[in-house]
Amino acid sequence: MPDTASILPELDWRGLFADCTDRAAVERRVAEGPLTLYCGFDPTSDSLHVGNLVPLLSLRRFQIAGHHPIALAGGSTGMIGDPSGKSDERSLLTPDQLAHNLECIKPQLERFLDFSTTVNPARIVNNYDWTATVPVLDFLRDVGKHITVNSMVAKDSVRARMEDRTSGISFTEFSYMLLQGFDFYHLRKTYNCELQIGATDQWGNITVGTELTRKKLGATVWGLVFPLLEKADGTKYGKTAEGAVWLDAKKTSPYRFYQFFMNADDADVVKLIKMLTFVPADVIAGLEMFMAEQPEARHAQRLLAHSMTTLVHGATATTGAEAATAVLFSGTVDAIDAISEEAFGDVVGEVPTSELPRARFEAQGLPIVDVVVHAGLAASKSEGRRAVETGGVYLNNVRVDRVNEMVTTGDLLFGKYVLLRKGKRNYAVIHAR
RNA sequence: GGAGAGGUGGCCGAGCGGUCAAUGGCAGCAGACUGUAAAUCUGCCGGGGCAACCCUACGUUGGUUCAAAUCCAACCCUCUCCA
Repeated sequence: MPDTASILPELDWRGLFADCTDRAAVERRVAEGPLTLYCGFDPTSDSLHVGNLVPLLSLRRFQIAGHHPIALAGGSTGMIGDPSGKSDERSLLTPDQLAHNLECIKPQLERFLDFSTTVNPARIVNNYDWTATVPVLDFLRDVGKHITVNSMVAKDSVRARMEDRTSGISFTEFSYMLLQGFDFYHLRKTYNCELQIGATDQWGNITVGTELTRKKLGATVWGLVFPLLEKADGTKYGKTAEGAVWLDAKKTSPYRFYQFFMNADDADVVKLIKMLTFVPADVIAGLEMFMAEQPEARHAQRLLAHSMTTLVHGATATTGAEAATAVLFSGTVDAIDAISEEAFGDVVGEVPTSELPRARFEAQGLPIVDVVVHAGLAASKSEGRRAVETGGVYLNNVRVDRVNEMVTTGDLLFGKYVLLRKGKRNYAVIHAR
């Protein structure tokens, strides 16, 4: 039997506890046995991203501790748009987009929870199912009447937007918290759900739910929030220049996903392992000691990248990403020369790979700049030329020092591959066929 | 509906008839130093061209002018105050 009370200490040491509506009460409650909790995920995109993992994995942590998790897909809340943490009014998604996003996100939610256990199986629900048919008048009378605008206006998410004169907040987004509060009430009534979890930016939305549930059902429910995933410098974690790091392999390849974590700052990596993985405390403690002695070994980053990629993409994909990493970052030109065609074949497909007809490399060949652009390492020829001029482009791991260098059949590895690199870690392969 | 302010490159923000592809900051990219780290320093940072140079861009559409992001007109949008 899992120890249902262990969840709070677990959240504590992992740095996942930020605040709770009544910590003492929740401690007593989990000591008594399993409770049902939920966390919502709005279908704002066709994939979840790294930032969603903290709440999603937290649901899983609760489940491991014996509790009953509910993952809520925000079919209706997604139609409105959560103003929390957003500085601008967002444009509404079309019903088609939402339906599509919902279909994409559901399997992702399912991947991290256990639906097959008979003891405390996870549930997945869609709030569209219980809000879509509620008449406006009923909603205004049964929900709106319980919550004062005074309290709504006081919420950080709203106040921030009211103070920002340039964007303001629409009534639509203003009412978002009522909808989410209604969810909590509904889940309490239907599934006896007693706890809602989320990131700190959800605090305002969660407390509307606890208040509404108390007023309508006379029942006490709680909210528990964890810190936002931030880097040591206070900026949001999980973003790259290209945007979010997605869980969908089609949007962020396993190799890129792996590399993203591999590049975590020393200052962040231990925190990330705690918050994002299931690696136990003693292993992390050992890792920290090792890190202090040999930071250059990047063991912590390696473990983080390995754990995350395995969690999200599975063992096979992780092996592929690791193999490609080992080959590409082995350092020397010799390593590339020494590699077998089979091993290099593993790299192809892991890093961004594009194709060109072999004939293009024959005779005088192709200008290096064109090849760089084709490989996607530069957005335009100007950019590609600049990259070469600054010495940032490597052909088969050898720096290219002439802008007008031509790539010919003689440069093809194994007679069919061109390995390109921009900077230290941006690789691409071109397959000549 | 009335009065005022404003819409500039990924973002913030200067410019207010030619010297503006547009100061500066942030973000980004590359180089040096490193550990595929951080910090720091240097360079780059609309597109095409080897280059001279050409094209596209300062909300939209027209106009004035040898010449406009800069002036004029209409329109669209945002914000503030008033009704």
